[in-house]
Amino acid sequence: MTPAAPEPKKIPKQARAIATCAAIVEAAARILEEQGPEALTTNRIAERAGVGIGTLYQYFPDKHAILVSLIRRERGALLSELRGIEAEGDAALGEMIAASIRHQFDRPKLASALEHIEQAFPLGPEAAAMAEEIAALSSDLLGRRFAPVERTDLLTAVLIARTIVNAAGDGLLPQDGLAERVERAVRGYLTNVTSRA
Amino acid sequence: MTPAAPEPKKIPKQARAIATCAAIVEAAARILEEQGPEALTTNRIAERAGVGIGTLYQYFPDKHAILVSLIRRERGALLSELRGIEAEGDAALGEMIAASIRHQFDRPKLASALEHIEQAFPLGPEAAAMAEEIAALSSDLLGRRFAPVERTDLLTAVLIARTIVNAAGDGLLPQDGLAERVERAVRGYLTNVTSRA
DNA sequence: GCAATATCCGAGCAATTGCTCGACTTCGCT
DNA sequence: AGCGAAGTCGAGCAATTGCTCGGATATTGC
Repeated sequence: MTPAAPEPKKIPKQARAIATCAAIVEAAARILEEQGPEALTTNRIAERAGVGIGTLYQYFPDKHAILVSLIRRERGALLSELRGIEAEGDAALGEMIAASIRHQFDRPKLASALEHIEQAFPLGPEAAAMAEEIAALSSDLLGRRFAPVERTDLLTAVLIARTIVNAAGDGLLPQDGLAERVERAVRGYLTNVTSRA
Repeated sequence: MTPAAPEPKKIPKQARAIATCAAIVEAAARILEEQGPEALTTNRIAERAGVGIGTLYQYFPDKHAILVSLIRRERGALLSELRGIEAEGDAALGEMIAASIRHQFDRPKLASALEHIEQAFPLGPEAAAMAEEIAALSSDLLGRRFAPVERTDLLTAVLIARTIVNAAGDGLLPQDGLAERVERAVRGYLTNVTSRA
């Protein structure tokens, strides 16, 4: 019975426990940033968090869940920022791009690692759902600006934007003029979309 | 001494051994395609290749080297095709895109897995060098078509193209009209590059 | 102060990993 | 047929992995 706790095996009730939980997630993030996904072992996470391995398993059913929790933390931040922009009224392409860039460069290595780790082993429905929601929100915002464009093209544009930002975060592209570069790519793609065929 | 054999620990001399070597690399490819990078263990590779684990280590100094060998095989194919196009004379944007697409869709899962695996643990200088050469060749070809464009913008365009092709290979984007979509994105980005400021 | 509850701990287990090594088989040759 | 070199093999080792469990420690409500 108890089919499978969705995530934190046990919800912390004291402030200390909440901090412990956060420390574990943050430790995972740091290891990912500094040593890559290969080094992300449960023992190492616990050690880095300054916590016993047993404590870790008190709150997370398995290693997997820590990653999901981290992804939720990161994506959640971007998501709520995007929602704020959406609520602001009319579509602000520039603001959207700026938010994505800000999020990416806040912790570039982490953002990139998280992006890539998901395709290695699909991280469960929730992480995917958040990614989809970000994409949906972005393409909605985009759709208002560029009138009658197919959904697929909007998603492509979002993909292009994300890729350029990621590449800059990885250091493959210079980061000066990044926003302009992204905007140019998106505009270039979406503007030519109706003029063909 | 013997600082470190660059790759195959020992070069095979009989036809049988060459086949064994190839079988090992191909087994690694298949596992990557069907079960992802997590499942890629040396024992599993040997089993899948129908070969004893000892045999595997006769030709590859470590697990790492198998991956490098596989990457060389895959990237080498694309690279020589691109070089052929370059030699053909004037720049053929369409052909270049077509070649990349063909290569990607030949074994979509594999191409995508290989792309992502490299950022997990940097796979040595050779693999990186081949990636760079592909990028360089592509952007050269592109540079001829689109006259006075900065190198960074050419690289960005190549990145955009590769991303769209990869996304389609992963099933995130439909593959009908892929070539047009890629061409539109590249053209859209590079055309607007000079018209601004 | 004290019990009940919440939190933390880390030795250690079962499983898996990358890899070694010495014994066996097949090949190419005369 | 016979011999050395090339090739193959898989039991098993040292290390590491994800994770459990029973007991120690801290915090709370009284």
